[in-house]
Order: sequence, then C-alpha cells, then structure tokens
Amino acid sequence: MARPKVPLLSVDRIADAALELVDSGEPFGVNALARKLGVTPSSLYNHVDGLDGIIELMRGRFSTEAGAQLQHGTWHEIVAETLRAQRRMYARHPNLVPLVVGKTITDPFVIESYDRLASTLLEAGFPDDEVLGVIAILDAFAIGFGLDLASPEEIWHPQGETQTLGRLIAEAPHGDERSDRAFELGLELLLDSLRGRLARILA
Amino acid sequence: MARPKVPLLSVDRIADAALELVDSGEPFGVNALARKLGVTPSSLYNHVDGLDGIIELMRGRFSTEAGAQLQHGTWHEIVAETLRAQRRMYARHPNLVPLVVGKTITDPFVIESYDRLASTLLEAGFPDDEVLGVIAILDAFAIGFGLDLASPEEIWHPQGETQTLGRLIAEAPHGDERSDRAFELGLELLLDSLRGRLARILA
DNA sequence: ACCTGAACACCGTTCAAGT
DNA sequence: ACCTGAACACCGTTCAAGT
Repeated sequence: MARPKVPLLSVDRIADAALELVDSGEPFGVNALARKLGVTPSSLYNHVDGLDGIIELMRGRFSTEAGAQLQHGTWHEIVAETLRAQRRMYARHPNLVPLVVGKTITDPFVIESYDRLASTLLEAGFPDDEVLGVIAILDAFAIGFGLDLASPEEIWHPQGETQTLGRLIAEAPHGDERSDRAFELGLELLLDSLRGRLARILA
Repeated sequence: MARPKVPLLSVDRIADAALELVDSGEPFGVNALARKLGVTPSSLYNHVDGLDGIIELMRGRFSTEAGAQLQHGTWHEIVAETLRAQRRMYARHPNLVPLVVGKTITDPFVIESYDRLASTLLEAGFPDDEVLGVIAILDAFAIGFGLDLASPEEIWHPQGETQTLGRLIAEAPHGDERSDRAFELGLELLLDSLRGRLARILA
C-alpha cells in the first residue's frame, strides 16, 4: 500500500474514467469515481482539485475531443460549424451538460474557441459592443439545446386535458430526431437574422 | 412532541420556505429546508414527495407568481411577453434555474402556459409539425438566458493571452445589464426570423 | 510524491414509535 | 394524521501516517 512505485493515477486517467462514469449514466461523484478507479477517494486529491476540478477537466477534454473547428469560410459558416460541433459534444456526453452548466469557464481550449468566435464576428463587421452579446445568444442557444438532449424523453408531461399541446406531442417525432430538427431550425433562424442585422449595419 | 394539535407544516409553508432558502443562496436540500422550518427532515415526507417533489413545487409556485400572461395581441407580442415573463422569473430566482433544469415538467400551470403558446403559434399559421420545434427553440433560448443570470459574474475567465475576448470582456457592461441587453437582442433576432419564416409560409 | 484510513460534517430517504 | 428519532447508505474534503 501507501505510495506505489508506479503511480496508480494520473490526471489523464482520472479524466478518462470520469467521462466514462458520466456517460454510463450512473450518479457522478468523487466517491463513485474513486470506486471505478479502484482507489480511495482521498487519493484523487493528489492529482486534481476536488469535484469542481474534475468537472472542469471533463469540459476541457470533451471540447478537445470535438477537434478542429473550421478555420476559414464565411463568418456564418464558422458560427454554424462551431455550434454544430458544440452540439455534437453535448449529444455525445449529454449527462455532462447539467454538470458544467453555470460554472466559470477556465479551460484554455474552451476559452480559445470563444476567442476565435469573437474575432470572426468582429472581422465580419459586428460592432465591438455587440459581439459579446451575440456570443451570449449563441451560447444560450447551444446550452439550451444541450440540456434538451440531456432531458428526459418527455419534457412535458400533461396530467389533464390540453388545448393543443397534448395532440402535438403525440404527433411529433420523439427523442433525438425531434431535438435535431429543432436545433437545425433554430440555427437557421438565428443565422438568418444575424445576416439581416449585419447587412443593415454595413449598409 | 409527536403529532401536534395544529400541524406545523403544510405544502404551502414548505413551498414558501423552499423558495426563500433558494433565494438566500445557501445550499438547497431537504435537510437545510427542515432546519429552516424548525422541523425534522423526515417530517417533510408527510406533505411532499422528497427533494424532486419540492423542486417541482417551486417551479409551479414561481411560474404562478409570474402572473397573468398577455391573452390577446399579435402572436409575436404574446411570444415576446411569455419569454420576458419567464425571464423575469428567472431573474427573480436565479438559483432555482439549475435545480429545475432537465426535470420533466408536470406542474399544471406551467403546462398550461406552454399549451397557450402552442395554440397561439398554431393560430398564427405555423404548421402542425413545426410548432413544437419553435417552442423548443424558445425554450432553449429562455433557459439558456436563465442560466446566464444564474451564472457567476465571470462566465469566461481567460488565464493567458487572448486575441479579442479579453479586451471585449473588459470593455463590455457586466452582470445584469450585459445579460439584459443580450436577451433583448436575442429576442429581437428570434422574432425577426420567425416573422420572416411565417411570411414565407403564408405566401 | 502518492496512497491509505480515519475522521468530520454533511446528504436523502425509510420506518417504527408516539400522540 | 403528523411529528420525532434512529437507522441506513451515501456524499465531499482534510489530514496524519506510511512508504
């Protein structure tokens, strides 16, 4: 016991196991993670900064996984691809979404991706004092749809009579198909209006 | 002790205290809530269905609080008012947002509000198979911005150099003002594009 | 440097016992 | 019907001890 000659743990091993645990759908926590790694919970604190640290680690990992973003193309192609990439990540690890939501972003890769988005919008012609607002909107949209993927099959569960909601729910496609369609529709709407706004600004 | 002549608890009293606790910013839970009510945790289970039940209770309460929605007006006025009302609720109880996120909605008042939205969009001329998608988009938008309000002051915290993000963050307004502006901009964009889409559909 | 084990202050939920 | 108190199976985190 005590200190082994070759370390049992490493930041990478912890991140891998954490993502696996999250994806398995079992409740996530440092104790559960330690069990999965065959180790004592306190061991993790030699490598990682507690629960929040592990979550931030996953955010970084799962955004690196998403791979290279489009580097050239029109600004709206870049925006669309960035959002689609983010959505793919959320789709691959839906259970991670509720964990990362509302925590300050410090991971360098994630920061870099937002930085690139900001530069792109600025170069496209959006004014300085509007770029961050546009990004906040894109972010709200992406995270909202991320949560949509993490949500239970039934978002609404009407108990009694409804005027139209019940019928539409019954008729509509379910699960990922519904979510995918809504995402693409929303993306189209958002880009349309951004294009229009930019045209007016540049005119 | 044991059973008192006049009950110490009631569903209403629990809901009130729960919202107060959430709004105080202290960690929310059934133990903390019981302490606040001067009662044993197990007592709550006589009135309420555990932690999830209490959270659903708050969702209902805090959407009733939002009060009457616009009943007439154009469809986009109704949509705008519904989203603004939702945002006001989120703004008033930001700490509730992370709690309700991703849990199936059963509260009748909330269901009714979505039902009304669905009817409005249908009457406006959006096709059957698109209404739920539009609502999902509006929802993603609203929840995304709700989380924006619940987020820490600094959403992004760049550690190193950035191309443009750091400068924009320093220049931009902070906190609620930033969030409010982005919300109104996003709402405008969304409504613009929905109007355009509807015009094309009806043409 | 890196792991264990004990300790601490918490959780949410169940259930018998009491009035 | 409605509350308590004990019990259970968990949490996240700290820290001395061991190699």
